[in-house]
Amino acid sequence: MRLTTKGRYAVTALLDLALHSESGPVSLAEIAKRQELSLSYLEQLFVKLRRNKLVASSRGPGGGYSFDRDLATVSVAEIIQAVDEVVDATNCSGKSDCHEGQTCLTHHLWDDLTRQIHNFLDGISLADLVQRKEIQAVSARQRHAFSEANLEQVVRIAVRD
Amino acid sequence: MRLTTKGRYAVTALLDLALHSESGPVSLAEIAKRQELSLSYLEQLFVKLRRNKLVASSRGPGGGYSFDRDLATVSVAEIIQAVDEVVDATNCSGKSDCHEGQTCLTHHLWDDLTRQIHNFLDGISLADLVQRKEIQAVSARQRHAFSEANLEQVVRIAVRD
DNA sequence: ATATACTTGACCAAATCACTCGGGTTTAAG
DNA sequence: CTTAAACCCGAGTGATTTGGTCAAGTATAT
Repeated sequence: MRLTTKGRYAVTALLDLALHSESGPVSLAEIAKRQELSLSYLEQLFVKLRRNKLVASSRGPGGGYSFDRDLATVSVAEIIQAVDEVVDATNCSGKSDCHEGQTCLTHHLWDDLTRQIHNFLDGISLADLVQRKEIQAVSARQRHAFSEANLEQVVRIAVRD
Repeated sequence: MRLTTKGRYAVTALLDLALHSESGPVSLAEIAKRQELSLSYLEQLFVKLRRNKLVASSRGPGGGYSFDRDLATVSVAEIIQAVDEVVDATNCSGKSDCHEGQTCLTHHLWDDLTRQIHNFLDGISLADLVQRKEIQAVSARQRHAFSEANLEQVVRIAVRD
């Protein structure tokens, strides 16, 4: 069963991007600072996200990432799949060859669980998350901590290091 | 997110035990052979299962494991928890201190997912699994491969190695 | 020009996984 | 009362995965 920081970071980063994308592209340095994620690690994740057409990038000063698509069409399931391969609870990657080339005793159980998880994550879009009260509250708190004014300075210093 | 072979093996082994427990205790050697699991590994798992009062053991020749409780009261969630610690999709083990001591942007999402998974696995008991058509089919196939008659021999040879 | 920002690939330490090994101890059968 | 079946237990281990870092680019807005 694969659900690691890779998938979690990707969702967090894209949600941060969604919450700050009104005024043009957002740089990874900003996201890294706000969400306390490693910049180099984020870079790896965003390569995959871009290849999977979830985001578009623009280079050069003032560049960064922006969304390619409507937020309502981007599900959490798709994000995780983009960076993390498949969410699958079976031992055989769904191939049903878990016991001497045949289905093992509990294969159907794990298969059902996988479907359950996928349905849940597929039913939640970035647009949904942006609407959520709890998330708006957390975001507000983060805006307070990193007020728009000093964020640039913070990033500048961080990048210099 | 923790859902590894440990949890899967435990459920498979207990299901095998449930399917063969009419005639007294079942030895781990039998289960290991039938389900193609490592005996030493199973031993480790059953220590935990016994400590969590899911099974009872009887030592000596003719001994083995048997159920302590009604199969309808043993949920898959409990089995996994017994051997595998907690199934938890959050990064902070549910403690909500994922971002500088406070809730991270996506905490609620992973928390909901965890609840979702737990509810699903909690709603399925060993009694349910034993009833299932697909599982009965797999079990029948296994009985055919290891007919009751030659199983003893197979186990005897395996143990000798 | 030049600094900004994305792009890519190689590399790595620490942790975890899925076991094995080598010894026990208990107890029913012969 | 001996033997062997079965459980009991802790230490160790190779392979893999995780969660990154580092170095060296390329593209582009100013």
